[in-house]
Parts: sequence; structure tokens; C-alpha cells
Amino acid sequence: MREEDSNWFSRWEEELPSPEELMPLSQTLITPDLALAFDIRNPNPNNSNNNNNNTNISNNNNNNNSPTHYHHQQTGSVAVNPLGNTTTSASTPPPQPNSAEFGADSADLGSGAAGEEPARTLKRPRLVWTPQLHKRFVDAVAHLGIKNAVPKTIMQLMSVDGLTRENVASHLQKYRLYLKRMQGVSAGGGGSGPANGAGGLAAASADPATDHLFASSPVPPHFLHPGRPNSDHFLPFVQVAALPHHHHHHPQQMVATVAHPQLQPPFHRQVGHFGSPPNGQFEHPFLSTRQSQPVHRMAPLHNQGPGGGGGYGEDLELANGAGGRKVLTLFPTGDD
DNA sequence: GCCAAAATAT
DNA sequence: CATATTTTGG
Repeated sequence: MREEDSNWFSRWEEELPSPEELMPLSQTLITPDLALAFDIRNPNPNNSNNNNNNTNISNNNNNNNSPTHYHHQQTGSVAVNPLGNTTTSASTPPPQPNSAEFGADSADLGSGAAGEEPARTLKRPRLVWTPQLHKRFVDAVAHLGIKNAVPKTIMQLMSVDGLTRENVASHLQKYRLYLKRMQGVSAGGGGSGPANGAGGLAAASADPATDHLFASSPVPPHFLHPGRPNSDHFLPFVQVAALPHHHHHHPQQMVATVAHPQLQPPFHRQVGHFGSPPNGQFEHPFLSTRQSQPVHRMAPLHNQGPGGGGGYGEDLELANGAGGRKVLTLFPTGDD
């Protein structure tokens, strides 16, 4: 299995989107459109809203800046969005506007609350775990080790703007379940490899219904082995270091933004390269954010293999806004 | 109406 | 933080 290690991850990299598919745009700023994209979930006043701990550190999302006034339409048909053309279709100010890098924008957003609905009542759009985002998640868990792989830490390591601790916790829950399932199956059967998937295809895990998302990313071998306390620190290729020396290449930071799945489904069966929709229209360039966190986040995002691998960045999938739904999805932005 | 995914509650 | 339950989207 050792050989497989290098093998699976090699293939894994191959499946990544090529640089060409990466973000062609270089826009910046958010437009009101995106704001519009926000949604307000149904009238469910009964919830207490997020009472829980949002104590996350600072990075998280939720933020403060309330984006402009995005109304919400549920399923209706808002239509809208101009994104038809590749022009700039930018947009995207969900709840993670982060810092105030854009003076005017953020200022506006932040203080914009002045007449608009405060973010208080707004509910954040559903996060869509794209394969890329999930991959980052898996990498983070792998780096941290099962022991430290807790929502808060994972979230920090991932450094994805817009991602909340809760998002991670929820996903982690499912991921654990997935691993469990896989263990059961692989254990009895024989071996084969639980670590399938990844590179090329998915795998046949227990059943066809294999969790689509999870199957798309390789599962570190250690995760499947219940008994193996010592080999926890499996250090994958993604460096965790802070990378002090930033060259002039564009590191990309992942950002969660809202998207409309209607136009672009998360991914149904894709194993090759997703990221680039037929139209390839990435929508909101958005800005990245500030990452001044003491925590050691994983590399901004460039995993390049010295031997062959080229460095691809993870990119996200996005959708145009035209429909009525709004979801959160991940988006890479170049910022450094 | 069912199922999966994500959110929210405990 | 983990797990259970509810909501939401497909």
C-alpha cells in the first residue's frame, strides 16, 4: 500500500483542474447583484437563529459586513442576473466579506446597514461542498490527524473565507459516517482498497449511491485504519507552513461565495475535471481576504508536485445567477 | 414523495 | 465537540 500512496495521490493531482481552467477573470469587487443573491430562507421564526457558538475565531464568516440589501426570493424566479456574458459578472457578497479591504465597498457594506435589513435576520445561503472544497477539507483533516481534526481546527486550516465552523462540523459528521461505512465494507471484503476513488474514479464502495462528494476525493489511508495510533501524522503534499516567501505567482485563496446551483449543479458524476462548466463562466471574482490568523493555515493553495505534478490550484465551481436559488460555494481568488 | 445534503438543535 | 434532528434542495 505504500506504493499506492504515491499512486493515489498522483492521480489525485491529475484530476485537478488544469491551470487553464482556473479562473480566467481577474475581477474584483462585488456587485449588488451578488448581494441580491443572498437569500432568506423561509419564514421560520421559530428558530433561535444561530445560538450556538459562533465563537469561532476570527476568520469565519459571518460577518459583519452586511452586504447591501439583498432581497431574497425564494425559488421564485428572480432571474436576474446578468451574467450572461462573460463580461464581468461579478458579484458575491455573501456573508463573508471580510475585511475591509475595499474601502468603499466594505465601508459601504458595513455601514450600509443604515437602512437596510441588517444582517441580523438574514440567513446565510446553503454551502455547497464542491469537490475542491471537500478536497481541501480532506487535506486539512489529513494534516491535522484524527486527533486534532476537529471542526474548529479544520476550519482554520482550510482558511476558506466564508466557511463557518458549523459548516465544517456538519460536513465532518457526514465524512466520518462515510469513512465508517467504507471501513465496514472494505474490511469484510477483502481488501481492496478502501482508498479507492480518488484518482480516477470512483469507486465502488459499498454501493452506487456512494456518497458522490466523498467519493470524489481520496481518503487518506490512515483514516480507514482504526488501529494505527502511531502513524497519524501523515503529511501529504500540502504544506501547512505559512510560506513566508511569496513569489509572484498567484496563490489562490479559497472563498466561499454564493452561487446558483440551478445553473450549475454541484456535480453529479464527475470525476475528471469539473471546475469548468461548459460555459466556464466564473462569476464572482471577489476578493480574497485577509488571512491574518495565527493559526497555520494550509498553504494558500498551491500544491505542486515536484515530480510531475504540476501545480494546479483548486478551483471552484460557480454558477451564474439567474435563477432563484442561492447557495454558497467555494471560489478561489487570487490574492496575496 | 423520496433521498441526500446541509443546517440547526441538543 | 459530537451526535441527533430538522430543514432544504434535487
